[in-house]
Amino acid sequence: MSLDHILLGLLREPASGYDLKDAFSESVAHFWSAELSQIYPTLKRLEGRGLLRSRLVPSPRGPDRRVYALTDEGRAELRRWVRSGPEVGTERFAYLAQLYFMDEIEDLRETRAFMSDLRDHLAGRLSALRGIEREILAAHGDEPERYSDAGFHRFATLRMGIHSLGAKVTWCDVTLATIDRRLASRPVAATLASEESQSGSSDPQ
Amino acid sequence: MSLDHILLGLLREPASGYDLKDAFSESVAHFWSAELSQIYPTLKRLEGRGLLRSRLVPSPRGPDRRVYALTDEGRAELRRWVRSGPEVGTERFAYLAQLYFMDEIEDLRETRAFMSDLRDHLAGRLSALRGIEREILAAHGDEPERYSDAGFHRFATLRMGIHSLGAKVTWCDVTLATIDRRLASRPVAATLASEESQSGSSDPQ
DNA sequence: AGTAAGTATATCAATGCTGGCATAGCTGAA
DNA sequence: TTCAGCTATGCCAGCATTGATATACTTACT
Repeated sequence: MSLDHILLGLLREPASGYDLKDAFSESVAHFWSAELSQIYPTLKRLEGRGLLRSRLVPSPRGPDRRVYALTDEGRAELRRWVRSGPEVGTERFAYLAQLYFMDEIEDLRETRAFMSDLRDHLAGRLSALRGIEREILAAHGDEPERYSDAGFHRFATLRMGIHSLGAKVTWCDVTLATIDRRLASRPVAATLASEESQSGSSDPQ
Repeated sequence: MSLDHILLGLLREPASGYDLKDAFSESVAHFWSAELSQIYPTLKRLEGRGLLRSRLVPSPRGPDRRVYALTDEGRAELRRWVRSGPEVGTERFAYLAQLYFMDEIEDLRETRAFMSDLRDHLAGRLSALRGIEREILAAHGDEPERYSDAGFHRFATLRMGIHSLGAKVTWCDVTLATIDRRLASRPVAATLASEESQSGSSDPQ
């Protein structure tokens, strides 16, 4: 039910569904995302439960906007949620599943290419977050203990992304180095025979 | 569609739905999870698509087991998937959303308690993974470049969990330290007046 | 004999989420 | 003028995921 609560949080400032889509990209993108086709029905449901209230507002460009605002019940529910203790669901990494089963492909150079792609992708995301961090530090100083409450909480979530992505990039590098050592010890495309002679002695399964 | 492919991967050894539930806990739990009520219909669908084949096998204890095995098409699909490049979906962290909106609660001591809970939880998961790592190192040596292909790939995914969780625990510690400095500079329950006098000058929003 | 616990498959309702599609107005460039 | 692109809401099919529930057989303890 997290999307419900994220919408309640974002709606501390009144906004339309369309606005909220943009709010996702700008503020919470590094820990949540949602499509318009999910946002609209969720807003409707939250209004049905009395947590939001909406009104139609004529738009300067385009059709009327349905602008949602938090009700007292909505604010109470948001406060209840943030106080209910950390929600730690199962993390899901499809790319780890791919890597896990990649022993199916006999050629380790494919694993290498995979890890290299992954490294590039993660490093790109990391440098985007670091860019946002630089902007915040430039605008508000490098002492987050002095930020406003909202600023401090936002900065903290950003730092989690940076820590986590940094560790993943490091992991890619370590793994790539290990792969290169493996490749060096069986230089060319290994024959089936040499594969089997190596796997007998040290199989961690 | 990742669950489809994870089941294909696990079914390189024939197994029943019930077996697969256990296989999840034992091998891929740190990057994916699934309930029986999701596994059964997915297996049926994969059989319908010709990627799996099943047969009923009498069980020594309990009712008959429907044991699934990979078909040639299933194996081809698995290989296609692992080669299709890293699938990097949006990561979702409900607890970061809670933290992001926790400025709604005026008392930073609640944020502190939240982060402390989170730290405990993550540290627990980390030490579980480190335990598995120790077992592997003890059984197969500390040179993963010498492991079998399957062992190497499995070890790599485990290491990613350890890197990532380690970074998150560090982030919790850094954030807790920053919170303590914030609390030290406004020692007791801050009045509304002092809250407002601090937030005007350095609001990163 | 009864009952708890484990093995095993299966269905249902409810919600989550994506991608495609429809509708419709407005703006600016070719 | 036409067409692309943006603003804006909304529906739908289909799959993902969870939690609850039903059925039924076996073993082991009471």
